Amino acid sequence: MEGDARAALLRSAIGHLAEHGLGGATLRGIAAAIGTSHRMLIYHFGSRDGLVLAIVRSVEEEQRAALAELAADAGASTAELARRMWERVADPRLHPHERLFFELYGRALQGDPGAAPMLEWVVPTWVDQLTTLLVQRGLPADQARATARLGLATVRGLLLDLLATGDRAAADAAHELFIRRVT
Amino acid sequence: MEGDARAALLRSAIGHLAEHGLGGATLRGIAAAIGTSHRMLIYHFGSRDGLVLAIVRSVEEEQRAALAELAADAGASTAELARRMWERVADPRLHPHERLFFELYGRALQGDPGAAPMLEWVVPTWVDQLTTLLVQRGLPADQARATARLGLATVRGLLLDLLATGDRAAADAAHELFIRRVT
DNA sequence: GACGGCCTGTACCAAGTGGTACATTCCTCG
DNA sequence: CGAGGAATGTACCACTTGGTACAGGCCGTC
Repeated sequence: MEGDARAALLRSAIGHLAEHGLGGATLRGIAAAIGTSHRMLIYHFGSRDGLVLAIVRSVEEEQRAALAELAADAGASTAELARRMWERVADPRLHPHERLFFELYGRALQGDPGAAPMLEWVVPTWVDQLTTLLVQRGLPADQARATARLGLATVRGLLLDLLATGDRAAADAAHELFIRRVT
Repeated sequence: MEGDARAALLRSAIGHLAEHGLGGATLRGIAAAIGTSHRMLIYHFGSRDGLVLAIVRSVEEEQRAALAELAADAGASTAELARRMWERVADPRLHPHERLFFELYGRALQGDPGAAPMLEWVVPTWVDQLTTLLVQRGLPADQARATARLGLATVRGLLLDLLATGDRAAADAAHELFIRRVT
């Protein structure tokens, strides 16, 4: 296999950075934490930005997989779909990854060379896919698109809330209100 | 006046960091960009984290002011209120500040010592204030709270979308949909 | 066994980094 | 004027950073 060691390294690095933040992390710090040397990170990822880029790519793949899984629920109603999406995303086990996601998002918005590429897919991938799902459920195309965009924004906004406050009940209530009003 | 030079320095620093990102910024880099020496930043803010903390505090004040201004529109309907809030926030002139806000938010979620304190106010300040406004407009307390939370999340989520895509029309449409369905 | 990819450890480097010590200027108040 | 504190400049420091050079180790193929 080709990128075997590399893939394992990447997974470990993401695991560590999800818990400790990419912020002030140094190659040496990361390497020590995951049991390798900073030399290896440079070897496999070329540079620090290369590592960040690899992480961003991995996050993208993860999201694409989640999206595909969502699409597989062909029989579910719109409300069920929304509820399932929220439940998945509100799961505390995913919080570290999500924190990392938002940290990357923030850096991407500021032009960080490693993170910036994600701006091209963070929104459209989801909006396109959700739009398709909504059209399948009978919504006219333009309304489906606006609804998809609104739903994505809501989930992300509420997740931001949840990650900051930890108040799951409140976030759930707000999301339930969204489902009742919008779907 | 006491913190006169300090306040001016802080304003300049925020202006610069909003455009260039706090990410890889160094004290020397910031200082050079705003026409001072890194020595001065240390003098006035104690340390790099002290500077970040001062920025976070300043962002908090800004948001409190915006919130107060919103509350001043006592006569407006809920829909008008929501529309006004979105229009203010979607103004491109605020985008640099907002990018900085989200970068700080992301770092705060990861435990950055300078940014972390903002987690205590990013959500509750707004939710409390918006809840009050909604109660004034006749909503029962618990429903007002959920609606406030949902509205805040929506605005932030859509802003995240807008900052990433730049697609103002799409974001506007989604927000308009929100207003029709939720208010 | 010799070769040739991959992978990895050691040692090193120049270029910064945040932070400090000390001297100096500036401004205000008596 | 003169004293004294706030503000600023210069020079420095120890340390860390990302990145590189080089020498090997491992391991399957001929």
